Amino acid sequence: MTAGREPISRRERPAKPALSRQWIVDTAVQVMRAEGLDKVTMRRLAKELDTGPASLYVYVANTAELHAAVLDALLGEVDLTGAGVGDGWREQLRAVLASYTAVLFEHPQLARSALVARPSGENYLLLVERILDLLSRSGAPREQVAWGVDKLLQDATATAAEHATQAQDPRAEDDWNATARALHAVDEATHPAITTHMPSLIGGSIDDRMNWGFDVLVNGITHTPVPGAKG
Amino acid sequence: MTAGREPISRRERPAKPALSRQWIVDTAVQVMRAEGLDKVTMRRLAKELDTGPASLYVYVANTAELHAAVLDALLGEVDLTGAGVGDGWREQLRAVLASYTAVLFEHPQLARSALVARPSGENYLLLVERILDLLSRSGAPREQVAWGVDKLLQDATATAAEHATQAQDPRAEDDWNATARALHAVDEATHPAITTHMPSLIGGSIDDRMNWGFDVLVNGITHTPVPGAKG
DNA sequence: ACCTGAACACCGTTCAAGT
DNA sequence: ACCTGAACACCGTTCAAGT
Repeated sequence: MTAGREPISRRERPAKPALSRQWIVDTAVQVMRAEGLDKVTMRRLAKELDTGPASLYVYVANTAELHAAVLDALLGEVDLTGAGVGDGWREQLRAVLASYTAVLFEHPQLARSALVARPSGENYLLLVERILDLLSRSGAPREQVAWGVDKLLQDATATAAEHATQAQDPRAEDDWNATARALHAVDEATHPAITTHMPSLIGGSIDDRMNWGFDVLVNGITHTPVPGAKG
Repeated sequence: MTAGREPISRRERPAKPALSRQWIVDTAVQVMRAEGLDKVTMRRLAKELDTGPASLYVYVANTAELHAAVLDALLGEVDLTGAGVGDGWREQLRAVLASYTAVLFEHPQLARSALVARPSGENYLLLVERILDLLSRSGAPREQVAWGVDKLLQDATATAAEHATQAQDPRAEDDWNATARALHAVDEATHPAITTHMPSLIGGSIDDRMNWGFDVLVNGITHTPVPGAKG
């Protein structure tokens, strides 16, 4: 009530800064880091921003777009340098994709939305640029390199979406086990190929599988001509 | 009210058959075919089955499990024979995976859940068995074949999840366009590799890309040894 | 054992009305 | 132009109580 007190509330908290897309997305990232993507809802964000849900629709088209914006923000954490793994394009490419996967692993639910709602933000473009550059050093034809980038990102994203859920959600763990158990329980007479390949089918560490998957794609990409290519 | 009328109501409609997991899943498939997966909710299904949502939890652990069951039912539609494409394992494998992708294309939202909640039903096992059998005819080492099946299914599923959304949801179309536009709008000075690879980066028909993706994987799988393999 | 009413704790999105 | 209260039409899941 005294005169000298008046500015305090403006300083105590950010004091309801004007709404803006940037502010909404920043808040969304905070909420996601603290409580996961499924708490990043319009209503929850509105509460966080001290307004009603309807207000957010001035800046964000819908929940999916909001999640896409959060994803692009997270992509800023990917290490594009491929630091400390030597000069070879293959090693560097492996490192960049490993960093991308690691970031998605920490935010499982985001990997899912990455598969469906393709990102197109600044950080995504930088990632594509970097992968393109590294892969083109393989000397493969330009078309193969261009299409290959898509496959590499898709593979990394899908792997993250699959395995990341496992790591976090206890129910998903059971899910993998259910598949493994089902494969084990199979009748040799009706499913001979499964029986034959059994130990390998569910074996291998995640790292081994990821590295192998990377090599499979790189080898395939650099040796498989695009249909109708000049040669 | 007359005596002779009494059985009619039992015949007019299925007359509320006893609840069972099978009956719930069948109904879920129907609802999905008619209105899409996001109408397959516990509450909606309960209404359809003329009971309260709580009743369903006796047979189904949660919504995710319900969706997984629907997916396995749909997998029954995949053509495993690879009919009419010759005897080569490669052509047959391509046909089976194309059929798998086609089924998922018709039910976009299901492809998403397939990536996260691994199926383990009867139809899934038959699909794995068939792919395993075909791929092993390549003569590649057993470990590569075993791990390769996973990659082939993952690739097909991810492709379906990505592209299928495009086809149905008008918003997703914009999404692709947004990515395409972003790639076009890029500055040559800051993103030289994107500029260089530009026409190819977003070009190519879905079919060409899918076929190329298949060849990339098969070539990679058959030529890339699993880490620590005997030889 | 199986089933359920009712409740708890949420959602996304729109729209008319205000500033 | 920007913002919002209030409403519409939903969700998943649990639990105590019934048969």
